[in-house]
Amino acid sequence: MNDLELHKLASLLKLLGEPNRLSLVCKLCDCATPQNAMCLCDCCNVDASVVSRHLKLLTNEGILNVDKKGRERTYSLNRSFVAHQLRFLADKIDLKKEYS
Amino acid sequence: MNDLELHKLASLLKLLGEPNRLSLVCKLCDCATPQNAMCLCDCCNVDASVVSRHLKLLTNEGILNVDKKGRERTYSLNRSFVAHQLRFLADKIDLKKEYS
DNA sequence: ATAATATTTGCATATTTGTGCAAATATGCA
DNA sequence: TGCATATTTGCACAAATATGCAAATATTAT
Repeated sequence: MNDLELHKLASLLKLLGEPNRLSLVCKLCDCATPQNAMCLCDCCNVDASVVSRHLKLLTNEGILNVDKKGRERTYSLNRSFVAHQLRFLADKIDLKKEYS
Repeated sequence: MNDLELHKLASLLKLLGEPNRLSLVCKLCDCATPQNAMCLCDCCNVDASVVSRHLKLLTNEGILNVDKKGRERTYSLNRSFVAHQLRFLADKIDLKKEYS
């Protein structure tokens, strides 16, 4: 893993490492259909503007996909991307190697 | 996943989400034997005191194991714990469910 | 056109966080 | 005992971050 990859992975983990953002992601985990921001507000006790900003960060990172529908935007989780990144690190960690 | 579990997972991800800390973890990934702090200093360009603090945080979270040996401490990665946590979230994310 | 709904943005702010340096502490060695 | 090495801690500080509120924007509905 080079420096760029490391930083990219770090910023993904950092984004997931904020409780309200992780709540949003987990909420979307359980949703088969895209959800709008108003609906997502329910899972964390913060102002709608805060949710909006978190969703934007998650989207910029590629964690969420957003779909503009009229005056609302619906978000869905980019499942394959996020799961792949997490497993990539997990595999690096515990697929043991023989060298020191 | 309840609120407590979510916060615990979030703090793990947050800790891994800082580039220097992730470097330390990755360095330990590739080491078959425990490493002391001086050696670990090499992988990130910061003061030894900073490395010390990062190692402490990672240890408190259960990410690293520490072993006191004379005047040095050797650190090793708690591979099974970290990998398990990452896969737990990955599985939650992409083992798709049927409900909405 | 006007009102209602959904979302974003500007601003202010309190808190957290990463960092370096110097001093303190702990331990091993001559 | 005195010195070297390894690590931690106290302090200060700049930057990043999460947040709320109010205003702005966009879109739909009446």
